[in-house]
Amino acid sequence: MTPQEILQGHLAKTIHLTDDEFNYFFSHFKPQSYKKGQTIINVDDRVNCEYFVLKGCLKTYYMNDDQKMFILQFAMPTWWASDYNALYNDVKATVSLDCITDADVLCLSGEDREKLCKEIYALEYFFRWRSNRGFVVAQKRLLSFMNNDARHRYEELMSMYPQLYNIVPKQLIAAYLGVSRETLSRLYQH
Amino acid sequence: MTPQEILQGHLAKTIHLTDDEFNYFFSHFKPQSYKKGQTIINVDDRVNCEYFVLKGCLKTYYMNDDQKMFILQFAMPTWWASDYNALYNDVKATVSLDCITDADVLCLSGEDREKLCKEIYALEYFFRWRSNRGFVVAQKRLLSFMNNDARHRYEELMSMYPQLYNIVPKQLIAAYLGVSRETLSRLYQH
DNA sequence: CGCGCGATTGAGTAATTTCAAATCTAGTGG
DNA sequence: CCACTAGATTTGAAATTACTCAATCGCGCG
Repeated sequence: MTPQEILQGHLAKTIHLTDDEFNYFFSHFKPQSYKKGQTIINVDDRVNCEYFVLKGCLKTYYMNDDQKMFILQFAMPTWWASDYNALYNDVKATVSLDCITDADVLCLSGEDREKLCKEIYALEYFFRWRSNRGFVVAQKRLLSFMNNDARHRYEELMSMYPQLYNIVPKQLIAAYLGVSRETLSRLYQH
Repeated sequence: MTPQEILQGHLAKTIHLTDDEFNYFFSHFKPQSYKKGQTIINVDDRVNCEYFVLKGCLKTYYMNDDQKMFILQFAMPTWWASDYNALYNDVKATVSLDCITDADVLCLSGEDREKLCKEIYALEYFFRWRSNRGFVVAQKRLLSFMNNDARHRYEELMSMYPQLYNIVPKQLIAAYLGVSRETLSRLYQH
């Protein structure tokens, strides 16, 4: 699948665009390729873009003072990733974004997004819908955190995204679930 | 302050509307008053509205199979509350909304919100901005959950919303922090 | 072969939970 | 004004869970 087709298919789940509209939209994206381990957003960076994943797997994460990592999101193909706090509120990044595997992404700048939203109503709707979905997902994860123990959260994650098991080192899964890798290791041995 | 002034002041932080636009917007809200303890949204309800708080304090919460309560949000004046998953995805409510104190709210239906967003660009922008802010707040809370212990989360909440201490029973604070009330009780005695 | 990284295991420790009992408080009716 | 009650809060003690730290294991790669 071409980048266009991937983005097109993703949009089509929520809104309808004419071919002209879609091509215009697509023309604002900048394709970018990264190697495994490369950093896209660093703490204290100015954040100008959000990233639509075409191929590979990214992670957004926060590092505390003890260098302990907490993963906010694994971003797989057709997912969006950025430090949305930094991007929307024009402050420096507090979370980082980097590549778990080699990755191809499409970058969209904040200014272009705002411009496009003004020009094409369906896109404004799309981005509003996406924000809302993100909000709902974050709330669900919060609930799962409060309600379920680590084993339950692990099984939830694995049934939702089985691909992760092969792609992502176990210690990153632990950093997503909010447990130590030792605890995670003890979970799936009966 | 009148309901108009409260809503107006809230909007003005994000967007600018002419008086005519604002009055048109305001005309779609239905004022409603509730007594302490009254339920606004129940599990399995169809959710048609979101609620803008004018006075009082609401809570949105999830109840698990053991009847244990987890609070997603305390909604104070100028906050919005609903089951956004139910409202946006047109499914039945999984979280409940009720009144911690007597409360005055303004209701806006999902259809009216969509109509208004189409008619007035600034409102579409406002609601997108609000969703995004909600997303960022939920992510921050998630991080705080993973990174900080209960005492730290308690102090964070209290420094952010000191009013809560007087209005809200301690066990509800515990249900927000994700700890038992016994643990919370032990936190603030040195 | 041996290095290095990720994953596992063990043991002791810290934090939180549960359950039960005691205490406090606000509101009610006499 | 006081006694009473329901609900909220606190306390105690035992049990559970996850954490840390340290040591070991397993495997791919130069």
